[in-house]
Amino acid sequence: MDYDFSDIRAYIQVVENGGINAAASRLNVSKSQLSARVARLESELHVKLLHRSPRGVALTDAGQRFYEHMRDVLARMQQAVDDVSGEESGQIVGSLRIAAPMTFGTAYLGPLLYAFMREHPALDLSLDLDDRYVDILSGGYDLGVRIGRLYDSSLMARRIAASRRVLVCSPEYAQRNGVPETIEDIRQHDCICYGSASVAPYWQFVPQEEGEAPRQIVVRGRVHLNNGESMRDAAIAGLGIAALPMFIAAPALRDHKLIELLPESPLTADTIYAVYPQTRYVSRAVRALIDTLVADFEHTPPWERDNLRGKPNTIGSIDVKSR
Amino acid sequence: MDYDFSDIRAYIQVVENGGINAAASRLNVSKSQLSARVARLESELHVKLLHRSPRGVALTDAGQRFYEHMRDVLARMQQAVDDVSGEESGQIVGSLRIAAPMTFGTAYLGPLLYAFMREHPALDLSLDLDDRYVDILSGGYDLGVRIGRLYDSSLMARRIAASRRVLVCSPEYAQRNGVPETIEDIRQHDCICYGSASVAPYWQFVPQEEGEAPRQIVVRGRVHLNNGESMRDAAIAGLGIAALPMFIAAPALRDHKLIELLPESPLTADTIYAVYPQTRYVSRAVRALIDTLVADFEHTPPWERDNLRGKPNTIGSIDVKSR
DNA sequence: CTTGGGTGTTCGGCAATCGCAAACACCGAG
DNA sequence: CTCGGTGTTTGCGATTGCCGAACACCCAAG
Repeated sequence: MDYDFSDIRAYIQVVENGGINAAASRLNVSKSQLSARVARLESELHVKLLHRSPRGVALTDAGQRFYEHMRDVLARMQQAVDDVSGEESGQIVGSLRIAAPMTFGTAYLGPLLYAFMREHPALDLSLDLDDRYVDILSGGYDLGVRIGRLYDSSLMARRIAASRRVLVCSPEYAQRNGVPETIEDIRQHDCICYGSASVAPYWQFVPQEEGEAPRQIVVRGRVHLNNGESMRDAAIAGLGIAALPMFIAAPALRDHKLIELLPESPLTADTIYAVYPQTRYVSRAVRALIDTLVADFEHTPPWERDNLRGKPNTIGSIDVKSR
Repeated sequence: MDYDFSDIRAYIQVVENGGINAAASRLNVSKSQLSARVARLESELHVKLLHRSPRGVALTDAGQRFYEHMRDVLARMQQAVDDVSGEESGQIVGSLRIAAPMTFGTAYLGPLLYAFMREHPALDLSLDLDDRYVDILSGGYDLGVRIGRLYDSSLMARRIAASRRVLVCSPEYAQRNGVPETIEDIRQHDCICYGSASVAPYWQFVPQEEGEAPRQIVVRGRVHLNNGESMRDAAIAGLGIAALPMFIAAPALRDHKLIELLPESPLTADTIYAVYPQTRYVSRAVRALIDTLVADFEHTPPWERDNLRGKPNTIGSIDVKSR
């Protein structure tokens, strides 16, 4: 286990620069040194790592694997250093790769992240927004945001907020078609559904009494979309009633482009989670960011903070029952 | 990122030997060297790792974490070296930590492992036998054996064998109480059940016709045990009918201490899996061992081989030559 | 067929670095 | 107060690492 780590670093540089000469000039060291280092490393490992030819070097199979292994080790080492350094000053150093759904990411996670980064100037951050399912582990992410159910037991999860969902339609639609007075009335309406048309769409409401099973109704979907913002736009366009997460619907509600229906019969809420790989050591950056997320979102998330709750849902001449 | 790795190794040695002096004498280097190395490391990390006093050294908080991180890194590095070295000669070097259930482990896994180790002399191995659920990930295992259902989605799994189960009782019991002619008849008998008495025990048989649901019967349990070998012994003692994995029942069947009942109505079979953590690189040792397991067990596992239905509890010898 | 420019490898000599041992500073137990 | 145990500092010696030039090699272009 007593390999000269400089040899390993030299090898990595040779690989990444595609040759001994290139690496030597880039690092301002002599090529003889690099040549010797790689040779020594090979003799210690009893494996040829590079095929040498006058045309350059090519990785052997073992060389390729060893290189990738060592990239891993180096990254792991960097984590260790990050974790430990800046300990005294309390500042957080390192890097953070985050995956989150589009809408939530742009609207709410982003702003919070930028504030977080201002607080921690030595922290690098990369945010990947994608509505598809992303594999946190194999994607090499440090943190992910999941809305709804958790499928992946191999991740740690922390609840960061409830995502209340609301029934909405456009004022124009309400004027034209009337509004449902009861849950059952919804069956008479066109609904904007999430997902493909092949699965029967149903909406689920919180039970009237504590302990009862949630009430479900199967709705008739004219439009099926797999994107929350598209659903919101379809609702604004008057295509029907949609069940939208509050964090998507909130701005449109505030601008009276959408109105809330059946507010006394709330839909069951989703939960928003922060998920992260279960490793022996969770970096201080991840811990701190999760804490910030929870602190900001747990009780009253920003999309619930608007002043739209108190306003009468009165649009034009139509009085839509509120309460 | 360009820390002198010797400094880190020195630090680790100091920590593990509990002091600079002790480490120095154990490594046959001067204490001045160690002192300087640790000091330099600290200055590079901008963190105090050790509290020095004339009474010895004590780890700071950061020092503790850094030490543990580096243990991790070193282990990871050793894996890399193991993976790559011995590549040419085809031999496998490294170490392997395995977890498996008691009975399966002693009777069938053990013998195979010892043969495997003879094939790979440069391989270290540790086998933990435990019937309780062991967490492969947090336990730091490289490989585990699971029988029945898989609960942990964070592990990779490979099917290594079917575990046929059989209904058995002692000849004496059969003489005394008669034998069931149909599945329904079982209800008239005393049964030896797995698990606690609080859950209704049921046995499940493969359906008569392809595509049907399995037939289940709830049995009456006089004896409840949570260990396969105890169940076998109880059955031998004539306490009733038991549903046992073939790999437990086989020797007793061969010695006519148990007889098989309703052989034309087989119980649904379990599956035996090899499970291992999903890391970017699965070590060659793990891959090779799984391949060996599959090769030996997949088609006709030893407990289904007539000539081996004797004494699988005698470790070693027999099974080895049958390879 | 020759030659030039690009590989990576080898060699000799210089010197910086590393490492040791001894001396030093410190503190608590006896 | 002294002794025995820490870890730290210092000065000197030489091993080690390093560089640059010369070398060997091969392909491609002329």
